[in-house]
Amino acid sequence: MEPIILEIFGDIAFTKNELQSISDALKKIELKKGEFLLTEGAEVNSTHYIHDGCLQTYYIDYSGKEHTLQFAIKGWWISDYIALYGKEKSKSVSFIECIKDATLFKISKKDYDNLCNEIPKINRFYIHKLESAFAAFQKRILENLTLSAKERYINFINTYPDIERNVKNYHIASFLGITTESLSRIRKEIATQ
Amino acid sequence: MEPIILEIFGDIAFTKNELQSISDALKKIELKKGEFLLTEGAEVNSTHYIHDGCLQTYYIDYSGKEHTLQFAIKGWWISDYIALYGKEKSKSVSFIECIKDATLFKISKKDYDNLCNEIPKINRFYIHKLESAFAAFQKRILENLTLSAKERYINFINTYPDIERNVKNYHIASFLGITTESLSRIRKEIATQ
DNA sequence: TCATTTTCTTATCATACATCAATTTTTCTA
DNA sequence: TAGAAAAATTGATGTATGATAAGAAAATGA
Repeated sequence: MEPIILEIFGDIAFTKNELQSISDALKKIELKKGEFLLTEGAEVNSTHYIHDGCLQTYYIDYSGKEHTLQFAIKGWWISDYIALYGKEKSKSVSFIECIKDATLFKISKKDYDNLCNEIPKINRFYIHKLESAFAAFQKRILENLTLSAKERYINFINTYPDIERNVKNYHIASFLGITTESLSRIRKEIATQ
Repeated sequence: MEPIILEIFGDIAFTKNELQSISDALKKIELKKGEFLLTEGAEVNSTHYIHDGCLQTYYIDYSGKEHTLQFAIKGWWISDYIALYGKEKSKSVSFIECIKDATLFKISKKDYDNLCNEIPKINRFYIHKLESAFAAFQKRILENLTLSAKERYINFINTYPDIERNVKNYHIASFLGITTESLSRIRKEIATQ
């Protein structure tokens, strides 16, 4: 278990006891492509570290369209954060689907909170992760406000080349907030210039 | 100073020593409408609690258009979080302008970190704030992906009636990602139905 | 309170992106 | 590796919102 813990928490030096507590809190999950980590309406009380594979958090609107909030690959964390951290607690508004066979490590919010209280190194790690994620999502809002679909696409493939390799174009379209047809036209435009 | 500290930290019970540490970290700032708390390119190393008034974080794009990331009124915190928490640290990408005479309390990130390390109650408070803010901004991304301009406007005035009272319609338009003319049409449509 | 500035509205026209409907290309699987 | 399914592309057309320009209404401040 130790190498995984070091991978998850960025090579923090832990004591034997700390390693044990962390190990107790983590649960390994294996998912096949097409399986769900979470479905709409389910209770949300945990977050998940991706060791391998690719997952997608998406919302389905009244007309059946998918809207992607997040992709996650090796090194990322995934959950329904609107439910996990929001006011109307605990019921998921989204689906989290495995889109490439994956191995993850699940930790409940409660266990994570306890680890933060017991182990200051974990507390700092968690705050740092939260802060970075917050900045990244603020940036995304700003980009959605300021950039055209074409600019957002170019931005996406430059910023997340590893994700591009793992997802379909229609996934990217739903992340960018455009249709798959529009993305196709944008791609053609980029290719022929 | 004590009543302000209780206001800022949601009535947490602090010891005399704790109150002193917190008090030392907070700096009162008064701003008149039109003054800036932050301008693009400035160093960012603090966040600010709004005791009174209203402020706006916005980005100006290449064509001179304003794009609003955040409003803040009494009880909210404001900063350039992309700079404060992001990877390309410390230089502001945004402006923070006072749009209604305001009183705020500034705390540096460093002092806040120290308070978190010294006072577990503050640490928990900070994490909780971060988590809630993260959820709120995720929700905003989802709404931008799924809702029409009209729906986003209705949503905004229902969710933030206190902010609506403090800002101009062109501010709201720049928050929603539409032009002031479009917002005007939407308002007319809503009024005549 | 009046004059000036700021904000909001209205109209016309332009455009980015959506929708619908095929068709082609790629990927999967038996 | 053939056949089926999934994904991507293309074309024609529609629509929400943008751009520009002008005027009306509201807010400000001397």
